[in-house]
Amino acid sequence: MTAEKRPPAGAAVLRGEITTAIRRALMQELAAAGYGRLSIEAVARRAGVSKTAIYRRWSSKLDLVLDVVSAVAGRKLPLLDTGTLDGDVRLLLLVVTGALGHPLASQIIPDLLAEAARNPQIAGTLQGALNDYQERIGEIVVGRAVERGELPAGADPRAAADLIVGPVYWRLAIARVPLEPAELPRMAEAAVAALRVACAESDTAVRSSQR
Amino acid sequence: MTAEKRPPAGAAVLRGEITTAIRRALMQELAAAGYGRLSIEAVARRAGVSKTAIYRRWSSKLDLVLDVVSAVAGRKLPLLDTGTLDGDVRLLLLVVTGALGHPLASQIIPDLLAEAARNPQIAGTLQGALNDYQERIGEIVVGRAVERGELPAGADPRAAADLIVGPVYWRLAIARVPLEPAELPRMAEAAVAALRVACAESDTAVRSSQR
DNA sequence: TTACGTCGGGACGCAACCGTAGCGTCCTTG
DNA sequence: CAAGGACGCTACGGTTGCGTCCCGACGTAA
Repeated sequence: MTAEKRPPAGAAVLRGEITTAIRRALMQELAAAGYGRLSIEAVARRAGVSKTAIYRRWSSKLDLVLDVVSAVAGRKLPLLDTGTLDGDVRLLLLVVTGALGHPLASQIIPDLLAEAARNPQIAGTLQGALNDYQERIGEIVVGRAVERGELPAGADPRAAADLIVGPVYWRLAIARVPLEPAELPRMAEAAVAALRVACAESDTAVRSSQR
Repeated sequence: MTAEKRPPAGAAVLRGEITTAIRRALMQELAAAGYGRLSIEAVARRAGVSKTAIYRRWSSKLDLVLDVVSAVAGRKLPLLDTGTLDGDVRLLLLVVTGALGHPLASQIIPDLLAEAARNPQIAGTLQGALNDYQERIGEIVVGRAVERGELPAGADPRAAADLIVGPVYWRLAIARVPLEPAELPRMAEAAVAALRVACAESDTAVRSSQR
């Protein structure tokens, strides 16, 4: 596994290519072994890099994972305004489907979410991003729809993420049945219908204004 | 953790209480550490039992987990007939909520599902149970509704599990926001609305008869 | 040009765990 | 009442991973 031709040695500066290789190897290793079994040595092996090179950049396994994961999870999703609730939902589903479509992502995300339930550090990073994500969906998608009159005022934004993302996540990350693009419009319409009912009901039902 | 009063020694027969203690300890350990980090020694410690006692019953870690998990996962859910689609869905949500409400379950299930994606043995056991589960939901809940005329004939049973279970699973196992019983009827109605739309659309949409 | 600091390689001590084995104890079974 | 076997305990050799350290080689920045 060690290079046969003399590997180019380093200089007095961290080499970006090596950092990149480590990041990439971490993702692959995370998918293949999971966080529980993740080992720095395996990451180094896969990246074709010495263990020392990793410890020069990050102080521990958790440090490495948190850094890389937060970089990925921190990316805000755009949530363009398509002009209609149905269009917004459809676009959102497309983005989520695309993200969960990557084999690495559909492996890593459930794994880390499970780990987050027992590791406060990961929970802080991941659930934080998840909350942002859900709030954005709620406020923006539902908010716009209310402005347009497509949903009744006082609609509960909390339910939006559950009803929109839940089915797709279950399908792709849990049941692991592929989702064909042709099915997206149907799922979007189903989600919109669910949203309408959930929001209409929110007058009579218990108002849970706790975020 | 070992008993203080002289622990009763064994006889020429496996003692059921010890088997039970191991099973219980396994679940707790699975929740606390995850499958990846699971160690037989930790299970033995937690059960207050010698490692030997475990190896006398199961040949390896995987063997132990598969046995215990399949015993739990193999239980069919009853799916009583309440007479209406809405009632059926509400009951189903109640069962699912109850199951995911247990802290152990909400920890273990996502963990094992993530592990199943990389371990064929676990996948076989768990995804098998999951498929049964989804087929039962689809065939029974949707089937009855079609007979009653609550859903159009030719409704796609495949989508049922996604639309009904997806949101609850997301809410409880991913976002980990508690679900109050008062919210159940709303979620049920939302799911029913989604089902209606999804099924009504199934004429024009691509028919995916591949389960 | 020269010092700095990263590079890979290799080795370190420490810890945890695997699965097996031998022991004396003691209960259940026949 | 005798024998068989499960029990806890202790220990084993082997594997894997951690995080650290030293080394000679080498390229970049002052």
